[in-house]
Amino acid sequence: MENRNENLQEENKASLNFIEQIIENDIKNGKNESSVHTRFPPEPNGYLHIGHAKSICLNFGIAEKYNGLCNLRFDDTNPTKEEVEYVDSIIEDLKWLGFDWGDRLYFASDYFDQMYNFAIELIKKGKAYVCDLSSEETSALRGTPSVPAQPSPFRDRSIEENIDLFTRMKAGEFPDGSKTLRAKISLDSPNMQMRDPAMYRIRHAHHHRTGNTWCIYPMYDWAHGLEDSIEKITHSLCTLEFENHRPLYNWYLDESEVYRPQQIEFARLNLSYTVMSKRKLLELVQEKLVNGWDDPRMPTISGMRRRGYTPESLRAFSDRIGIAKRNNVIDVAMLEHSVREDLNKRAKRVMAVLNPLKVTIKNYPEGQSEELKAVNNPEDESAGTRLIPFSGEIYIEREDFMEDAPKKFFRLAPGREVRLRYAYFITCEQVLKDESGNITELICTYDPLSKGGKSPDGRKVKGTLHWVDAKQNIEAQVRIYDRLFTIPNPDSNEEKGFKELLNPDSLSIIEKAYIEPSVDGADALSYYQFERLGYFNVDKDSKKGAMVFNKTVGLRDSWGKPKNQ
RNA sequence: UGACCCAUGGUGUAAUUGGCAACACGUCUGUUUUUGGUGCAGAAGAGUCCAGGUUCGAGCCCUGGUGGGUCAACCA
Repeated sequence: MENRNENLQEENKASLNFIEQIIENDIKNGKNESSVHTRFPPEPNGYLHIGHAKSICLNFGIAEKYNGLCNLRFDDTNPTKEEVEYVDSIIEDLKWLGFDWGDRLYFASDYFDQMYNFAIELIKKGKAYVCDLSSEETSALRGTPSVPAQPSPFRDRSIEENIDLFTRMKAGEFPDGSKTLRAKISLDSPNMQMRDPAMYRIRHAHHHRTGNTWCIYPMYDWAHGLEDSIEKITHSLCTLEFENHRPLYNWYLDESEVYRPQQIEFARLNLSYTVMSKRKLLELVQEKLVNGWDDPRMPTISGMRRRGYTPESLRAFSDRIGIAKRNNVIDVAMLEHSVREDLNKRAKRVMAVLNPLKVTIKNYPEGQSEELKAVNNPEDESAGTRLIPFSGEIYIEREDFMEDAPKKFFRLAPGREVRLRYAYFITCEQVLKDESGNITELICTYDPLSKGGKSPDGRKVKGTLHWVDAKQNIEAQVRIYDRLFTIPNPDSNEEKGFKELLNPDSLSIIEKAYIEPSVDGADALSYYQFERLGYFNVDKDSKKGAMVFNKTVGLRDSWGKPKNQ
């Protein structure tokens, strides 16, 4: 025990976020017998997104750091919005992220009986009543923060009548919306959450786990605290919008006379150039503004996975952004940095030409070809080498040639010499054009002595270009993604709704890119660096002979976009 | 309008019982380089929303403003 605490102090000397400070203090004071037990409680009504990843890393991370446990618990209290598809996707995403909840997979719906019994107890204490008001009527009587509520005409029903009515609600005697069970707390609390909130509503709906056994379903506030209590959660971490609910969370648990975990709120993640609410993401999916939940432009875990993000990079990102209570918008550049950092160490390098320009090397022996050795990953010697086919006809990137090139343009131009990576030095001798003046082909010469990219006489070239052999290559589809929205904060724009701010150029498809043959048949999700272009991964639509790649993120580029210079 | 919460370089997060603000991303420089990538070295950029107060000393404590967020679903 003492050892553990000392170790903690050692490794955390740097700094603790405010939640860790609270927890370390609790451990020191022996609260909950100095144990830590957290939970990640998603509602299965949509796919997980990068904001959830922050919460997941927090909850599982805290548990791991303090030698505790973290449960996975589905908060499935609303059958009209929840589906097994979402349960499955959430589990898949969590596993992919690399988290483990052992055998502690729970569902709020497993506690429905216990919740019901606690509700009966509350009624018996005179702390809850059945109300016949419609939601509109209830709302009309609720008042405002400065105006007290009008009491419901049913507020003072007898305990016997309440029990009878609630029992019959459960038995299915009443139609949807006709009655609720309400907590009897306050009519004039300045905290609106405390003005006799609903505990149960009637929904004759099929639940994905309990089927038709229930027709009354608990509200979040009533259910969530009990779930935490039943599971003996020590620290119940949630986002800021639940701050006003904490008194209610405490009230329910205290009135039920059960163990009360500590709710702590932190700020949710916002990312620039995207939206982070399940409702908005659902709209994008349903209105087919994107191609499903796992569209690589989506900030969903599944979208980012398909895009080529690694679990490690997402976890590193979560660590980097920190935990606090202040509203934030994280620069998407931070996320991009996290993937580049990870992929730089791991991605196999490969050459691909996305926007091809034919180059004919006129002094290369006609009809001949050869294989040249290339390094798979300069950051990782163990990745080895491979052979790439080369001949007198190749493609280079159109952007790598400029007819009237400025001095700082370190690439190919008439009369200039560059290196073809792992191949030879070539010099541009002639530019071929069609009738309308478009460049169609370059005629170059090569220096046979520069094989492998080294010049025997020690002469230097400024530029090194990637290339692909014109005959021995594969043709692949490459999908290029840009930010989904045109402004940094589409969530809170006053003039336009978020859907009006979608970037029309967020997806562009290159039908025929040329790539060196080694990538043919690679598994879905395999990640590569296309040299000098960026990181790309194999899409699930990919097949041997018909490969499809997604651009994860470009390389940092201090030259910028040459076409704009 | 009432309650609750928040306020530190462009962005995000630190500053351990109050001791002249640190780290990451971004930006810029130089250097290395067969990726205008990576690595390495370095720089600029805030005096901590404002006004008072306590103190030898305040980003940290107190008071009052200002600005922002959340809540007034039978959603979570």
